[in-house]
Amino acid sequence: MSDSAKPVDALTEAEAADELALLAVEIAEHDRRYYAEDAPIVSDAEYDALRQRNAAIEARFPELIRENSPSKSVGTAPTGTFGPVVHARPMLSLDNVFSDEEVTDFVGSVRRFLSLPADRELVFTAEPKIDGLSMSLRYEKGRLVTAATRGDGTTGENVTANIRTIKEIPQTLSGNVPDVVEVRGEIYMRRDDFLELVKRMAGSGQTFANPRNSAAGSLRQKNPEVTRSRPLKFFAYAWGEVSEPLAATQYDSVQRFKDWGFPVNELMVRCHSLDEMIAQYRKIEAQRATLPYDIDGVVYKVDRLDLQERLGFRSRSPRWATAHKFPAEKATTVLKAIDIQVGRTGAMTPVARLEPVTVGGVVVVNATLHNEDYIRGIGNSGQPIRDGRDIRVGDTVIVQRAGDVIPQILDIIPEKRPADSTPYVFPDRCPVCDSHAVREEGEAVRRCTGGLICPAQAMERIRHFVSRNALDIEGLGEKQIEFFFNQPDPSLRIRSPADIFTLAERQRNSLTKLENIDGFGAVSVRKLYAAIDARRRVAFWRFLHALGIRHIGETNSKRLARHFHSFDALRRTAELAEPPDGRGDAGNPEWQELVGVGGIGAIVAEAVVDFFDEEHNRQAVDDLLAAGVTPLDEEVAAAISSPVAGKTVVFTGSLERMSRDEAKAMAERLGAKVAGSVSRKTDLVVAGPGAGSKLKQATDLGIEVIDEDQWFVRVGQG
DNA sequence: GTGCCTCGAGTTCT
DNA sequence: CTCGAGGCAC
Repeated sequence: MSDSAKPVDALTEAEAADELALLAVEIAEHDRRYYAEDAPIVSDAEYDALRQRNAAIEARFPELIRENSPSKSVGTAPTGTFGPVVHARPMLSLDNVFSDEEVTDFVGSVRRFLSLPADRELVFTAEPKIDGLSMSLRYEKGRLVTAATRGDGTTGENVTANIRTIKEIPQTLSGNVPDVVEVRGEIYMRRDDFLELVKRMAGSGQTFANPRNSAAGSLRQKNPEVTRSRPLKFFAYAWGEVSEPLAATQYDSVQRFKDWGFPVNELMVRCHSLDEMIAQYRKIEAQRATLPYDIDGVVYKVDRLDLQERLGFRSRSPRWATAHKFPAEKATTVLKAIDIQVGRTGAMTPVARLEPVTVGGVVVVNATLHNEDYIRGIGNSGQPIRDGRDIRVGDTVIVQRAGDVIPQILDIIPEKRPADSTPYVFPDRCPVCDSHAVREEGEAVRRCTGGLICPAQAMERIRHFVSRNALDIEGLGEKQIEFFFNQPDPSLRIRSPADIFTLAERQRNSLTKLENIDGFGAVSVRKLYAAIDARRRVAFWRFLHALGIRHIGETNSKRLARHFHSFDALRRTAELAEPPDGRGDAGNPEWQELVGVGGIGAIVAEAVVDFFDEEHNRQAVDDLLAAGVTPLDEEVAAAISSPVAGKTVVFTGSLERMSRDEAKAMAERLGAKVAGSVSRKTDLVVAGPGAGSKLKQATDLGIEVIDEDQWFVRVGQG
């Protein structure tokens, strides 16, 4: 491998061709070691970097893409450890409630939505909420084909090999089973099995905090034999895609899972009234300690599936179900100090430093204190907290993990307050840059006014710029950003987003080489440059999001990108737009266009206009463009990164979800070539019902054949 | 004007 | 995950 990796932009065509040839051989060799010998000699991260480098060079020199290019075997490569699986139906989470009143509200809102009067019966199921990991098991013609974790709800991880080692999960289903069925449920570990595992693994150096974490860790093993040795169990309680309805009700659907051989929870019951639901909750709560597995609440679901369908979904959860959670575990500890963190917008957030304490199996040392008012004990959003008691350094405090994740301070114990304690005074100056910190009328946060003068804000801005939903540059974590930010040598310094993209260029002419500095080797430097180069061409919405304009996060960036198509168009409109003057006019046409974008109102639009009004913002954007960053229209960006880019696709048979023209346009938009007939050059055949000779030819040539639904899944629109 | 619902920006720990 | 706040339908 070449040690002196040049930035991709600096490669000549001949050098690029040479490197592509080398990379093809190198990656093929790693693939062979990984798959055939199960003995890789590079880490996954190093392997990924090679593939990224290959992709970056190919993006710049598409005419050099080799017949044996590694990018043509994307489907088989390990991405991270487990491959991605796009769920045929998203795996949503459940809304949470904590009190009887909220359960009443939930039932009321279901009735209201269905226009169901109070005297008409409405049946719910109630079952314990298992504290484990949700899992989607896809069976086709009765055979287990894929097991996937929830992931972000849309895309999960493929853990099929590990799931196959779990005895409780059937490999094949017998009896009356739909052609396609995705059985969903919870993987968990029993408490007694967990304790035995802890005993068995004592001295192995591995730690097991609780059954849930152990189940998660056991599932993410690279070697399925390790998973096999772990006592994992399963309960089925839901489903994703099904080729035919399972039953008329939730309850009966789960009974079918039982018939097929899945374990189902025996504590699930039907409730015919609100009172019965709450009674069932109390009953399960009372049994909690004696159950062999951990649970964290009770789940209620509307029983009739036709009603579930009418109720439908909100963005992240169904309207027909909710989880009634048990109160979170609490602990007391001492507040040692209150520190102030400064975010990228200047927001000053107080953080509690605590005497270490175990809450819910995890040691907590930090907790957010939200804002000034929270410390002073002023209730916000109508939630009276602590009866007006303030929080002071030295106080003994009650800590819980909200949603069992984020630690928060609920209250203090007044009797234990030291006699000499004084109220906490929230600073009116930034602890980092000493600028004034002001609180806007009606806002809860106090902000540092230092802007980019403030190192904390400048660094946080870069951190946001490279973060996963923005430019997504790997290898620039908090530590690295701080390092580059504080470099005295100009050839090593990163103080603005544009500096990231000029780093390699500045380094080339410098004697202070990054690779000679402790912590950076030649390999990691090469990987960093490759990661940066790979993002010079970036989707417009990511670029927009990365700029950090107020109110412009991921969703609003996508909305604006979809409307304007190019960054130039948005910028031109924003620079010309004039908001209404407040005396009856409605703003000029450019303003009208901005607020006409769905989901963008006056306040968000004004934030965009204000951003481009600022000279230093325009300069920062120009610097980025000058440094070679190119925001791409959505469709062009999709074509570069799509899984079918550069492939030759043939559609055959009758298509049901789209016309042939539509299919062709879609494939081309995603960077694929569409051919009329199958030949050795064909990479993929999409076959509908009635496919004939082309299908046979494809099978003869060993070309991959998928159906229309799989095509949609493949291109991420499943 | 009110009351959803969604979004952005903040947060922890493994 | 939680909070505050913006957008929009009523």
